Amino acid sequence: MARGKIQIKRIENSTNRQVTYSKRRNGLFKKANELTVLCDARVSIIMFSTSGKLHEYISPSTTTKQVFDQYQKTLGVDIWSSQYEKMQETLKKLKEANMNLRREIRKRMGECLNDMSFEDLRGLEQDMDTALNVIRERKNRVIANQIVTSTKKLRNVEEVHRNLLHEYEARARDEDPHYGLVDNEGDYGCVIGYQNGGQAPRDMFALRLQPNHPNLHSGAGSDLTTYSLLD
Amino acid sequence: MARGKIQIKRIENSTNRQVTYSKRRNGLFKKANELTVLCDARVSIIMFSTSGKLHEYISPSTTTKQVFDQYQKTLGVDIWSSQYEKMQETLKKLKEANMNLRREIRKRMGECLNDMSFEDLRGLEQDMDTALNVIRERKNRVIANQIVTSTKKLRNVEEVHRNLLHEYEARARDEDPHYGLVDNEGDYGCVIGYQNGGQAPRDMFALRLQPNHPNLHSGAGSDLTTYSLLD
DNA sequence: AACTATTTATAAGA
DNA sequence: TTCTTATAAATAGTT
Repeated sequence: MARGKIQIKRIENSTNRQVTYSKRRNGLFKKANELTVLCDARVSIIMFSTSGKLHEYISPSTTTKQVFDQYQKTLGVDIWSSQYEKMQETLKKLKEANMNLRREIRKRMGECLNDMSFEDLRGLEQDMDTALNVIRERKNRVIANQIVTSTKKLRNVEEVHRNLLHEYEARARDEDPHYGLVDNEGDYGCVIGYQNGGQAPRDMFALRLQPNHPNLHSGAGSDLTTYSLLD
Repeated sequence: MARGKIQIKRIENSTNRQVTYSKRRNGLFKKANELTVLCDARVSIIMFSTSGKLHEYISPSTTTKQVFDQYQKTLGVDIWSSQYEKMQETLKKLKEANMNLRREIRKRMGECLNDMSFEDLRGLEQDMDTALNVIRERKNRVIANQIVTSTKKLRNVEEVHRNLLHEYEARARDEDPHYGLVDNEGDYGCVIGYQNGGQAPRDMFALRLQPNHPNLHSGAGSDLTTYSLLD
């Protein structure tokens, strides 16, 4: 528009094109800003150069997001609807599935039975009866395995104790034969250290059955196969 | 910019403002288009007038959605991320809740019991035992109410039948006293029309207990209160 | 919407 | 890139 008229067609010289892009971009943004001020309008300009570089003008009073949102709102249809809709659909389905699951659980807890027919109720009853038997069996197996585990541990301790006792007696005999007939009432200062070998197993077993014993507690959460290995 | 310089500030005269908006908008779009052609660029202009009217320019080679998408991509962060993230968060939570609900149900069906402690199993067993009793009770009440309903209906039918019979006998007596002693074995062509008054009730009751009888079926789905009204 | 005096934008050159 | 400047284009005020 100066020093000679130009044709409005692609500028082939790359440098020229770049320069013109820069100059005209400034001009465009200036005009946009004047329009914003003079006419109290909101303008959003987004442009990409050939090389993919982004330049943006947005009226001071607003944001690009606001303009986008209002653009969609004005056009009536969300141009991102396909992406959004999919998500919304999934969300809806999940909520529904969730609700059904909750209702199922409530039924199995004896609530919300009003809308069930006799046949449904009978089916549910049989289902739950079967499940209850499975649970009872499982419960019994778990407690039985706990007892077995405890007994095993106890036997190990007993054996350790007996071995220590024998060793002690053997040594006592070697050092001083007169002490060979000493009975079991002494405190041997052994690691476990209970008072009399005969009573200890049952005492210890009782102790081990206390629910706040750490070993037992962690044992309760493990799988059956773990216990099986002990047998 | 002609016939006198103007200050770049809001045009107070509404008509002038409107005219200027229109003129400059055209100018802006023309410049945008020149830029598009000359520099091989992509330009999107969206503008709203004071009155909220939307005007848009988009380079011929592209679409507004493409520009928006590339805008987001170029900026690296999705400007709708907050909404998107919220949705995604909700989705995740729902999925998790769903999984937990399913596991809960599976436990109540006697599956997936391996990771449960003795205490948990005992709690579940008691829960289910209680629920099972509630369900049994409910089942029994439903069937009891069905029986009551059937009995009521039966009695009504019996009464109608008796009344018809009396009426018939009365009429027979009136018309011809010799027929007054006729017994109940005749077919009276009554609406219900079973053969002998004494046996019919139990037969009918048995018939009514067939699960494919329409009345009974609809009755099974209704609430207890419905039955209560019949007592 | 058309006109036009003037301002503004800008192409080409430095 | 930026500055300069001759000239094209845009447009404010008017008709």
